[in-house]
Amino acid sequence: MSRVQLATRPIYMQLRDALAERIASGQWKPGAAIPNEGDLAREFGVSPGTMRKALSLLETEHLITRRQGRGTFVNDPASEGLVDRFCNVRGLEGKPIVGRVEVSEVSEATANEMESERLQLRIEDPVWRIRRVRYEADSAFMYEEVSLPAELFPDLSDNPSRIVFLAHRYGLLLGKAEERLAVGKASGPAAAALRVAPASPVMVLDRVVRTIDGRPVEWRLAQCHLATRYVAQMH
Amino acid sequence: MSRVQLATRPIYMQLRDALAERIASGQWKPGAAIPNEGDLAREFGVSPGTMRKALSLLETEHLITRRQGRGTFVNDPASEGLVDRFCNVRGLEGKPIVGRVEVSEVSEATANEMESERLQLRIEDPVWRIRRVRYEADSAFMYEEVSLPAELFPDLSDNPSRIVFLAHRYGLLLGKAEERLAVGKASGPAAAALRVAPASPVMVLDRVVRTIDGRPVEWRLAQCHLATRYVAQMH
DNA sequence: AAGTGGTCTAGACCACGCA
DNA sequence: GCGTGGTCTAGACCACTTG
Repeated sequence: MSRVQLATRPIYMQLRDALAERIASGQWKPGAAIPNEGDLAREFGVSPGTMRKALSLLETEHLITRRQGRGTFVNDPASEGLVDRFCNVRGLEGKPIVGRVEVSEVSEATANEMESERLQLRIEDPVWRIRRVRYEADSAFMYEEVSLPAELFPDLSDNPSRIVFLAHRYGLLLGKAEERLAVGKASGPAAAALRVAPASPVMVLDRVVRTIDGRPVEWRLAQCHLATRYVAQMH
Repeated sequence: MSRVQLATRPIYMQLRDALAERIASGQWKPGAAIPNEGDLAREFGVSPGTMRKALSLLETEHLITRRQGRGTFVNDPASEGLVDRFCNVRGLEGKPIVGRVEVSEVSEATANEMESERLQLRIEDPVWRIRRVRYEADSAFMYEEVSLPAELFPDLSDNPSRIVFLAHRYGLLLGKAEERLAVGKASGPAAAALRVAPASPVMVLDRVVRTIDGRPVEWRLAQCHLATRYVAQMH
């Protein structure tokens, strides 16, 4: 047929973007089935094999789930297994420890050196800063300082939330995250929030979450008062 | 043509195993080019597309590298970027901190409860136990207790080494690893090796390395005296 | 210019889930 | 039995690398 790839970008990637846009925009709702491969291929005027490759890409990016004999479904970012995708602190059985999350402060500021480096912003670009504390069984175990590029999250202050829900609300599709861990000493605010002596040993978690395009959307610096029954899991 | 998949296992996976065997056995040496897609497809009596899928699988498993216009090459497990694939302790610039590795003890034993669970062995199955210390700039920063299934590593005692090299020597192809981290208190031997006070805060790294088939080949429990310039990186 | 992997096509049949 | 995704085929042309 026609439709040869003349531009540099492969067709299956253009298809991925087009399909991802339908999900991000809400045209295809979480949980719903999308048209089958053949119909999609005809609609976009490509061969089934090319459409299949685009769909496979979307599946590896956790945007859809394909099930033989049933169909292709849009993943719900709020579903079990995807909400806590970036939470590497686990119980000894391997299940994520999330706990109750309490936001203690939200403010708008301009990016400092650390934020501009981690979020790939210019110094002085506007950012949101959020302070949170996580409780497990009424005991604070994690103090978090979160920074978000304000440009991506207009009007955030009325309802800050966890990055997975924010991304969904603002039509951002999350991809991968990197996290670094170290043993450090509790900062003043962290020690106060966690009710431990200042400079107590804590686990420091430094995490950047990115969109599927690789753009940073969240930088989180957490201090964690780990009981031995909690561990951080990496793959 | 003929050659339809009658058995349950897809052809491209059987091809992957066949090609991986050639690498594991040393028939295809690290760094060398392997035949092109078309020739391989003809040799195995499959269509080019199927052979391509098998080769792509091998590439995602880090066994080969494909380069457009050049060819397909067997990865050297000792090459930069693959040796330290499982070392998650990094400097702040993101580069792995390996240090000088010194083996302090090798012994044969039978699996205890922990080992049988982590290595998926029966209690009392034979295991190798290795004690190692890692030095960076003449200062000990990590104490490791390593356990290996003895069945996979006959005659190990004369030359224990890091898992990447052992696997290559014994024809095992490494796949993924999981690692869990926690803040703990230094054990007696660890404190002695690291020259810190007993029960000092250390980072505990609990790692299982597996073959591409998913079989555990190494369990390592490390205690790490982390300077703030070292962190553990997870993805 | 020749050879390689990367992309794309237009079909086929198979295995699975469901009504 | 029907529709779905999973696998497989047998080619085509394109982009890249090297002689």
